Amino acid sequence: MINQGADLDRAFHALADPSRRLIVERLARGPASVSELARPLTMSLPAVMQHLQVLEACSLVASEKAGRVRTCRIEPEMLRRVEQWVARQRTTWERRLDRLGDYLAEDQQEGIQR
Amino acid sequence: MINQGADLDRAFHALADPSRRLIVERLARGPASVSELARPLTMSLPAVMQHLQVLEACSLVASEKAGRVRTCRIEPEMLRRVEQWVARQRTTWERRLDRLGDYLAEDQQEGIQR
DNA sequence: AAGATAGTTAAGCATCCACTTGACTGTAGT
DNA sequence: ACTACAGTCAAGTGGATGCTTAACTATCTT
Repeated sequence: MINQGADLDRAFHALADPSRRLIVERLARGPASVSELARPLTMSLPAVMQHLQVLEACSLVASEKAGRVRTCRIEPEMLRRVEQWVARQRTTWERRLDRLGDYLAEDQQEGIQR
Repeated sequence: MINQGADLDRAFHALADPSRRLIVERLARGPASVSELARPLTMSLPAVMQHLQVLEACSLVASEKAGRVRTCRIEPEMLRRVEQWVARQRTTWERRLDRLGDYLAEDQQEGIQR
């Protein structure tokens, strides 16, 4: 529990790369092989492999090899954790704004009543 | 519209750093000065400044200077965009799983009917 | 068995990142 | 005026990142 942030470090970092996000977007539509993932990317196969390793290292993606083809798929749990962290900050902020709004409205009421 | 991904690149990269996430978590609870943000971080003030510049460059944070103190606050729009991208991938994946479940259930039905 | 396909490993390289220290600027309190 | 405070600018450094090419392995196809 102490270092649970390190997972988020890696996940956010993994998603900071447009090629890796493209891979995730593709995998969200269903499993795919390495070369299928590589096709839309303008880089060498080893480079794609390295991106996949980054995505696997932070559990955003999983893969198994059957014969000579490795099939990759989304691992939704980490996606959920990333989403939750972001949502938490946003809602914390928005709830605070609401309270502030209430306070100001109250204040205005008092002003009127005087 | 063409390069809207570059914003996400920067936002995800910004959030990949634990110190920067700590800053965002703090700001979600309300505006704060630079030194207030620096207090829990074990690094020099210029380092904190650089983190803030990263957060401002991708519009996750905004700030104004009044007198000698710069007050920083969350800029929720980019947080929303990050959240939406992640949510989109997750839901795309989950809807696909649902369809797959339906298909399998249907298949089982046919099997029974035969 | 020979060749094509799919992926993997290793090494090297340019660039970027997070941080530091030191010098400096503008504002506030006394 | 003068000292402290809050923040800023600039330059440098060590280590990580994203890519490349070349060589290699394992599996399918004919």
